[in-house]
Amino acid sequence: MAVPRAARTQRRTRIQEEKEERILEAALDVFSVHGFRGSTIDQIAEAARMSKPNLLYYFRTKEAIHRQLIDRVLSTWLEPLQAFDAEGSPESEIRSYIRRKLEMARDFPRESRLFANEVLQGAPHIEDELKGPLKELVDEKAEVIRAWSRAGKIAKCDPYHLIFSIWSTTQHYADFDVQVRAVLGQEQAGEGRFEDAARFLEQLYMDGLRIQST
Amino acid sequence: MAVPRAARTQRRTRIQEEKEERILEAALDVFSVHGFRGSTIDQIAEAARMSKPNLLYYFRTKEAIHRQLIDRVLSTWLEPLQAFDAEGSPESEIRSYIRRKLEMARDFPRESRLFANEVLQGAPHIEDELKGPLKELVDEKAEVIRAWSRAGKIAKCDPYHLIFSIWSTTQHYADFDVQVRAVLGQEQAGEGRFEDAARFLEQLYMDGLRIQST
DNA sequence: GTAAGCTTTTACCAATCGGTCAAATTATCG
DNA sequence: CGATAATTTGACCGATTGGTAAAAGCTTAC
Repeated sequence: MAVPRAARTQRRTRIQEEKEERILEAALDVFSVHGFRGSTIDQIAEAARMSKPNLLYYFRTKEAIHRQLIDRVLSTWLEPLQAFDAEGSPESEIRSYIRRKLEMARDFPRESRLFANEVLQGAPHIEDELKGPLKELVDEKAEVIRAWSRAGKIAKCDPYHLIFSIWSTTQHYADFDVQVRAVLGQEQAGEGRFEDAARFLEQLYMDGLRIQST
Repeated sequence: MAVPRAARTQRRTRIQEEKEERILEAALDVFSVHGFRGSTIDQIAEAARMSKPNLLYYFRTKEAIHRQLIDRVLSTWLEPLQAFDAEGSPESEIRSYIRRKLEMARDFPRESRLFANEVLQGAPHIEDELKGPLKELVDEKAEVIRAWSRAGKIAKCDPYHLIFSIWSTTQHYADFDVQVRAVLGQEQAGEGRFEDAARFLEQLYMDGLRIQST
């Protein structure tokens, strides 16, 4: 008899690695569009081009797939904020944070929607991550911003709401892509919209925070 | 034999009015949390405190409930943008638009999440509304903003991305409420967060658009 | 009151859901 | 090669899904 999951903790075959990758890739496709409850194992199995029992050989439950997906994507998702550096200048740090977040919205929209779906539906599976690692990271970076504020490098403002506003404006282009495209219309909805967004947002935050451009 | 839906088009009894209201109210609760696919008729029926067949007597299908809910909520949802007045001053119009949108995020979070869920999942049920009425309204208001820009009343900026950014920042407080609360922590997550947000956003947009406060 | 129509319920349906099982198949290693 | 372990499959399970049929219960207008 096969002992797949016990074996996997010790060493993973090429096949295991390959199939798990395919499953997670397919699951990202499905979960990011329909959310956890709206997605079915059959959908994921079909997207991964394998039978349902075969998929369940690698992941015991639907939740197991979802959890691993979340875990894997979360760290990538926080990277831009991690990179936010107290030593840098407010201008370059905020500019590049906006750019990075917009690039992620452009290049990894599924990851963005995966989280958006999860949070929107009450974050039943990632509450701990939000209250733990995420809060700590934001607290830390908020302190950096507050220091800039006090030093007169940027306008006085609530650092938390500043971070929220950058999150929401940038992720908007991934999460609400359909709406953005619909409103912009065929002509303006090309890839150039990310450049336009970057230009607008950088200007908004530079002037809004009264940061002198160098 | 009963002919409920035909009769309803002619005149609605007190009971019909009452029950349909209860169903839509319950459906808003359920759909706004789980999205269309993630919600079940049973859930809605239970929330509406009636049996499933009884619910299906008033709405033939799950989609019928969802559609009516969307239709009803959409106009309310667009009201703040409708109120955006070309004759007013940029300062008062943008200020009050932000306030109104934040008030809606605070007072009608379910409505916001209903749309967020729908759009996030590809807007399969409201594509027409987005490409039609919504786009037209935004086009119209974008022209107002562009005129202000040209007249030197506000900084030059892309009016579409300005509108997107106001949408995303304000709705963020409804759609990602769990995240906002988690990050702010127990102490700061009270109702005061909406006042803090309003203060931050008004400052950001006034300075970001170089609008002189009067 | 009573008859007509409106509302509600009980019982049910086929399809789909997440997941299991044992057997068949394939890969790996000596 | 042969044996052992890893992988894949088809058949199946009970629960839940969206939805129906028909009869019972209730309102309302005459």
